[in-house]
Amino acid sequence: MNSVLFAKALADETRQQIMSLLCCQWLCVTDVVERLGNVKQPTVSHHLTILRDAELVDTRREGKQIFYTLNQEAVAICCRNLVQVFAPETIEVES
Amino acid sequence: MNSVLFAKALADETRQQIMSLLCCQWLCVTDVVERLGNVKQPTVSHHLTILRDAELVDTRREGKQIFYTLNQEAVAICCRNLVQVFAPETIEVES
DNA sequence: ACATCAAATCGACGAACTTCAATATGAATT
DNA sequence: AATTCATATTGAAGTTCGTCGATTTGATGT
Repeated sequence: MNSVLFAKALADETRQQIMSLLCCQWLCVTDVVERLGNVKQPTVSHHLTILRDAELVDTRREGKQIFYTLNQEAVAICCRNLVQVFAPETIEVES
Repeated sequence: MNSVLFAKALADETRQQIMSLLCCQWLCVTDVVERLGNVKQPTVSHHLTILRDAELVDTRREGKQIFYTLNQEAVAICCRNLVQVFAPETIEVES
């Protein structure tokens, strides 16, 4: 995945809070709105769209609700990529 | 380091190009301007300030010139932190 | 002191981003 | 089909960001 797109997705406090909430659990939009407390539904929806476009969240529909969860594997891959590009000398060789 | 600040520092194409240039070598501002080709000196200076505030570059003065290089260790630490926070389940345990 | 060169700062402009009220869409229930 | 509930979209306001011309700062050499 594009490193700039990944960084932009992470480049907002609220979005990182949402990512924390969605790490290791599925929540619907309303749940996220409730837990953040100070952010309105359209704003949360907007942030989720950005995370979705960056392919950092998985979604699942259940009735009227749509559940989101963080795609940890995608995050890990992007971070590994950043290290390879911007911190190659910190990688230790094996064998 | 603050994860949002780190992400913001990476959230720009030009800045990532500069980071690539400064990876594994020291360059002065003029060098960076020349190699980018399409970005003016004040802009490069501005980007370097942002990278410096995020503590992602080291600097060294030599006469009138100031040399910059990427702090790979800092990048690696930030990436490791991101994985711990947003991709904990991808970390394999080692007794 | 003065000239020169490298880098930083200032001020301005347009583009992109965050936020939200209002509204629309779409699924489930009656 | 009308209502209800969850989510998405729209449009607008305010803010931040990227860029650059002009200027300043600061170090070196004459």
